[in-house]
Amino acid sequence: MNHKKDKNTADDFGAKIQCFVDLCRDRGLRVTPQRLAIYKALVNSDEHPSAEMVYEKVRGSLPTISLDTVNRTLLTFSEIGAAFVVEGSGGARRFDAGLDNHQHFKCVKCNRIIDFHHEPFDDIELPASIDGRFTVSRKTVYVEGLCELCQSH
Amino acid sequence: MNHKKDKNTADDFGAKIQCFVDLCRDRGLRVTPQRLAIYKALVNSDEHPSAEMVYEKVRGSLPTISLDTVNRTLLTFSEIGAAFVVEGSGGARRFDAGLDNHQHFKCVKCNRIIDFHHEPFDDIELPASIDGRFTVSRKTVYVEGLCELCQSH
DNA sequence: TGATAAATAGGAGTAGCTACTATATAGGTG
DNA sequence: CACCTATATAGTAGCTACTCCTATTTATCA
Ligand SMILES: [Mn+2]
Ligand SMILES: [Mn+2]
Ligand SMILES: [Zn+2]
Ligand SMILES: [Zn+2]
Repeated sequence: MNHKKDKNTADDFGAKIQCFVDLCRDRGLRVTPQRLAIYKALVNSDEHPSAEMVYEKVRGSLPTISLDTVNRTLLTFSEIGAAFVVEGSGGARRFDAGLDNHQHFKCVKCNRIIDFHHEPFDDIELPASIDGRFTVSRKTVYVEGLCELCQSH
Repeated sequence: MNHKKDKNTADDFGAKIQCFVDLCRDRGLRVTPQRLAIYKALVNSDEHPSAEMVYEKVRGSLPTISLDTVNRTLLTFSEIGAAFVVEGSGGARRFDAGLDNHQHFKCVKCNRIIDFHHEPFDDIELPASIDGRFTVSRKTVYVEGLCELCQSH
């Protein structure tokens, strides 16, 4: 085991939580046990979970939490910039607390969402016909297909 | 009125219908009045309609058609390549029979989907980590924000 | 240590599909 | 051209993923 890496990972986690708490305070949002638990569950997941998936995790520590609270809270996180809704159509909304520049590949069969990073996609230049006319809040490259597991029938 | 343009438009429409009929025959799909009416409604629309929107249009000529048939049929069109589902999350699936290279801007407030075309986006080169590992069936630039009507509060 | 505005739990309501089954029909066959 | 049959459709029931409502609880502040 690499103790250094473990420690850094733990530190990163602590830093993210602190950052999240500060962000809530800045925006005048109360730091509730529900919000903390939901944020921790989201940060600890790399599968871009749906509200339902987060709900199942969080019920471990907060057995009486409601699915509505999880849904509402995840949307609040997107509004304050602590997370975002992953692009892509069909099925349940999927969330991501990974704010580093990256892109997604979505498998249309198993619905897995896989992170990748290709620098040329980090800052896409839009034509003036769009940039000048509309207020663009998000732009990314959208990629879907079959993952390596689903290709083999 | 420009008669030449009208005539060309009419010809284009006829050609598209013929093309669609041929495509159905190639794939061994029956050319039913429902399929024709749904395809015509989709081709005549530039608003990237949902199944519900197509349903309302088609009921004019086929009053007993069911919403399920419209839904199923639009998905069939995507499978045979006569149309596709527009990328983007939230709300109802939106369909497009415009097969020319183009991209979309989606307004997150009024849900309008606006076509644009920027040649550099037509053939996005994916990194080998994606192209080599997965079977990519679709890739495009995803752009969302507020349209000019929704910006002004 | 209250007061209070914000947040949550629980449940009902809704949109958008999706599955099921009896009926109808497109398109090939004789 | 009438018949046959696999395919497609209509009508309906069921389901998933939210979204709204209201009474109750609680984080924060004075
Ligand atoms: Mn991600
Ligand atoms: Mn389009
Ligand atoms: Zn897969
Ligand atoms: Zn708009």
